Amino acid sequence: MGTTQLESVAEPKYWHLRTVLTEALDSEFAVGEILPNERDLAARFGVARATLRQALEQLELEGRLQRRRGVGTTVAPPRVGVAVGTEHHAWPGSAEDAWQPVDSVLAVPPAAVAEVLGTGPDEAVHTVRRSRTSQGQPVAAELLHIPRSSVPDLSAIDAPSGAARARAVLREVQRLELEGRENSVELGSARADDAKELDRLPGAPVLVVTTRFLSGGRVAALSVATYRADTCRLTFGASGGVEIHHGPQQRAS
Amino acid sequence: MGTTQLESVAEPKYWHLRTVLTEALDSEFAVGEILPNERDLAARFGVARATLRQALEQLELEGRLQRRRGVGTTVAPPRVGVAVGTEHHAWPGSAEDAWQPVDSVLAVPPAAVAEVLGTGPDEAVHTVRRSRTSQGQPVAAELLHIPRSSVPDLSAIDAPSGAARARAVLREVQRLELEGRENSVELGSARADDAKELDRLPGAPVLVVTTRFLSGGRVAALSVATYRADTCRLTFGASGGVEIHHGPQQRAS
DNA sequence: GAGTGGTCTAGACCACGTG
DNA sequence: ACGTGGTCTAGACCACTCA
Repeated sequence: MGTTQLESVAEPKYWHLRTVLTEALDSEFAVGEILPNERDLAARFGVARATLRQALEQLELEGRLQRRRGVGTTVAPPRVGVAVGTEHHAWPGSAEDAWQPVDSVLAVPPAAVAEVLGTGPDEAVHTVRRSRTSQGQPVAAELLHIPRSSVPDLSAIDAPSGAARARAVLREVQRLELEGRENSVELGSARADDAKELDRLPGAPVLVVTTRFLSGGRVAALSVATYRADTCRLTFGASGGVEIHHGPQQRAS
Repeated sequence: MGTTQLESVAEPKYWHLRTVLTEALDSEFAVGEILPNERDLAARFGVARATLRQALEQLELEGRLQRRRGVGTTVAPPRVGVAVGTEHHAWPGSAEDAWQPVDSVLAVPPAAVAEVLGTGPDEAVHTVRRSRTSQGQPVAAELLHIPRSSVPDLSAIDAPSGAARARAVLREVQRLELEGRENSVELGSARADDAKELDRLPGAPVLVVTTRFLSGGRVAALSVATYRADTCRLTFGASGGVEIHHGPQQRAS
């Protein structure tokens, strides 16, 4: 024996709580059901509220719970699958699924964006704001950066801003030949403006999808889209030519 | 005046702290540098340690900081780009980049996995464990589930387990014709075993990449890979036929 | 053993949604 | 007005790393 190892080697309370609650959610609760409030739950499990909250936080991160201030904690539905890089094999705005243009302005992008686009550090680019909903809920907010050189014919445009201008910019960009796209996904936290659009608090976890649109051997546009990490599962199309049907979203409980 | 609105409408302290620290990291700290300890930092900013920790947690989530118990908090390097769905346009184990087979056992998978594979609820499948490192650091742990029906000729195998057996299974699966793959990405938290392999604490945020391998009109294998969310940026190949060279990973600071 | 981050407590007050 | 989750405090102790 020597090191007699107890089964749990001092598992943190919040982690054990998470496990217990997960099992309870699987077996005893229906989607949408309201849980007891945090103070009651904490008392029931004999822990401080902060500890209970740590467990709930985990479960919300995993998409099992949804918490809303002033309302309560409810059991979340399974994550919704959101297609990325498939719905528009072409330029943004083409077949026009998913994304809703909000507005467009001419602005100097962050340094990181400018570097990818190859524009000068003080050079303004078209910045199209779009939003995406799924099943009535907002799931993503996007900033689409397009250098002026990508849309040279966009000079005499009537709308100074707003959705009309956004659509005009998207219309112009479609005239370019799209050679390819590159996606990357990373974890981030929602900034204040994104958070508001996604109906979350600042700092909420988001999946940041960065897409480079390639045309003429260079990056003709750059999209930075932030998806709600708690409610979304991003799906990427098959890399082969075969498209597969696999029924509605399901998840074994 | 009526509702005289101050500029910050009561921004939470931890969020403001996060902003201040972000700027400090951008301008005054080098990668790898050690920050003052949490108690000192909290005192310096005039907040409780818990509040300071909330800000640090955010920054760690965003990949800006790295915290290690007993050691300290250091400035993290930029996230490393990790190719997904490109390094093996073929079956796992083919060109053999990235993934290291660890072992393989015959076990009954979780219900959710069984459902996708179309196997019975008590049917055992080959479960290959693999790990992936990048720049000397572990970045991902994978469980590759392969129904016995996908590798029918794998009966008289010598190795009962271990890396040798894992390689044998991967060798067999390559004989199938790969028709396509489907990836999905979602946020999760590391379970105890994954956490240990990734050198993180249980509950650490991870990006869960689920890949369906399609052959013969059905799912011939299912991979569930968990990537460290703090250190990884997942990259997906261009969906067009064009492959683009874009130099080594870079990010504007 | 000294110093670090990780966990936990028992309170308090605030912001928000709903009746 | 009330009940909810969100923020914040000032402590305590634990687990880990390293000299």
